[in-house]
Amino acid sequence: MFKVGDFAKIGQVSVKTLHHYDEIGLLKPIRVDTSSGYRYYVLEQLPQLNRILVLKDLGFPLEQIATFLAEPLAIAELRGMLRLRQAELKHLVQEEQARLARVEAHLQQIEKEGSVPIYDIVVKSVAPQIIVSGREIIPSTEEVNSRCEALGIKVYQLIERMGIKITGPMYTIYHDVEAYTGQDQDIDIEMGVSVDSSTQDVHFPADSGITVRELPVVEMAACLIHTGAYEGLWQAYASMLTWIERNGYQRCGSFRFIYLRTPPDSRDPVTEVQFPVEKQSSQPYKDEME
Amino acid sequence: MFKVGDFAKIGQVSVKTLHHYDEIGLLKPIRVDTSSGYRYYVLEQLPQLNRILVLKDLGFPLEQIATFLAEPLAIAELRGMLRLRQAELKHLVQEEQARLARVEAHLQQIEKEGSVPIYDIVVKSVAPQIIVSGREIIPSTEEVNSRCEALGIKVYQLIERMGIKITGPMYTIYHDVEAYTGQDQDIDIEMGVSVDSSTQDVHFPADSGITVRELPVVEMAACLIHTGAYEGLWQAYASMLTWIERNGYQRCGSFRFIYLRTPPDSRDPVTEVQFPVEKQSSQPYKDEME
DNA sequence: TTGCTCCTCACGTCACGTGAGGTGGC
DNA sequence: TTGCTCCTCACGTCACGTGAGGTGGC
Repeated sequence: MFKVGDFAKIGQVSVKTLHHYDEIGLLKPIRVDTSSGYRYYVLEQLPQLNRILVLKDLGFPLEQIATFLAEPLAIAELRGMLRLRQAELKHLVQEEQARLARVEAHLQQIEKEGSVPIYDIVVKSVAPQIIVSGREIIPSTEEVNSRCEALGIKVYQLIERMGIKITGPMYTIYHDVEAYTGQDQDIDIEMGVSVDSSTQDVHFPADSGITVRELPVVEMAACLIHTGAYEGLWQAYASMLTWIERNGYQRCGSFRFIYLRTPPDSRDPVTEVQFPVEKQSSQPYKDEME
Repeated sequence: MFKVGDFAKIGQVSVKTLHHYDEIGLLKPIRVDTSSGYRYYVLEQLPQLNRILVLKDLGFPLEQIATFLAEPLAIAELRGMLRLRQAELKHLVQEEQARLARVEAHLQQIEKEGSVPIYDIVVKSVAPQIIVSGREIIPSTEEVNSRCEALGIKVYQLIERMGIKITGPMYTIYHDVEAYTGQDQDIDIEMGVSVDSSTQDVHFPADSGITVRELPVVEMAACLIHTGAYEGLWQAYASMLTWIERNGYQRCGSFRFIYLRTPPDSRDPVTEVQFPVEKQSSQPYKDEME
């Protein structure tokens, strides 16, 4: 019989670990002295301890290990658990590799450009929305600003006249999915605003060019917040493209500018830029799940 | 100004997260209503929140992020932190890949052999020891058992006669590092026992063939516990070799059999098998630290 | 008045580590 | 008697999630 200290030494674990396993009933000492509370272990428990350590090392939680030890555990079951664990670990490894890639993308930014990134770009999902919008093809870039503004006002006025409830800010959707350089012609844009879901059944005059539709969910969108004049948005746009490439994503679908704060508010305008993205199809190593 | 719920929505975090960031002083609302306790945020805090989310996503703890936001943070410092993070992540990815490999080794065992592993093999370090031992070359395998026993008794008797304190069990060290098959001839073995460190200065009679020496630490040893007759040790030996190969290790140095329980104890003998190992030199991908 | 949002505790998570304060065996 | 080992609380870890129980604004 061994006291905790000795058993801990041959088992290469801490005394506190044995205390803990006793407490949760995972490995109880064979005898506990009633007066002193001393725990006593026997050699036969060493293989049990090793089994625990092996399973723990494979990444199973102690609670699950306890069930493993309790029942005899059919071989098929064990295989199933291991397969599950294998899938989880593959996923985890991929996640950490992606994280590592993001860290390296930051380093690249700092070391190549010698500058700290201006924007903090996060990937998030964008909920589906009911929007009221008007869509137009604008012949040249010079007109974009004025035409967008006019279209926006038109949408607002119609909404107001019809007593519809606005639930979010206005935004521009750029439907030119191919790299939009700001130098293109015939720019396909849509100005819209999120509204209450009850608006779905409302019909707008056909000649107004304004319609209601549902904007589907975007699973992943790379997003940044731009503060300041709208001209700066094109730098944000450029940062976004670089970021998407460096972080192993690719664009999918039309991007949006969301006007979180606009004139007449006298403070700096605030705009969110959202680019739908997906993971680059050419993965690194170890993607297949067998 | 936004209430928590609204700010949480545009920032794509939970209300509880904002509460938490407030509590730890990471991102405090611009205003807290004194009577209701309501938190109010402004759009200017959205970029701050995004910065937090980006840094969190790179794997920095919130406490460290707080220091990043507090000081302006020199670019060189940020670079240093990122490099550190990069190294940590590389290490973590490797660890998880190794864990995955272990899970897959288990699966292989189950699927190829159709059996659940008999032994639970753990990798641990073995502390340095002062040992009293005798070494011999045994000409043929048949004699190993008897010669080892005789040598062991000789060591014990000498120790007893000199009044030296024993601090551990006896063990056999097999110095034939090359794969020992149990069929070899001229087997180089050593029988020893750990003793009190004060024994270091003791001199044994030269003609006894018994000496004191220090056994250096073993950083990593694959270990298993064998219970039962000594003949079974060769199966344990075989399991060990398979395991070492499947788990991406290789042997280095002489292995040991440690006699944790021996006759005359009437219960089953218990023996620990320890194989010093090192990581296989041919690594997978991504090992260099740049 | 009814919902909806907001608030503040307080406990849980996971596998122990780290004292604090006290006792038993050589 | 002095060390060494053992014991039992009890709190901390990390970033929140999850109720419980209650209040404020439309």
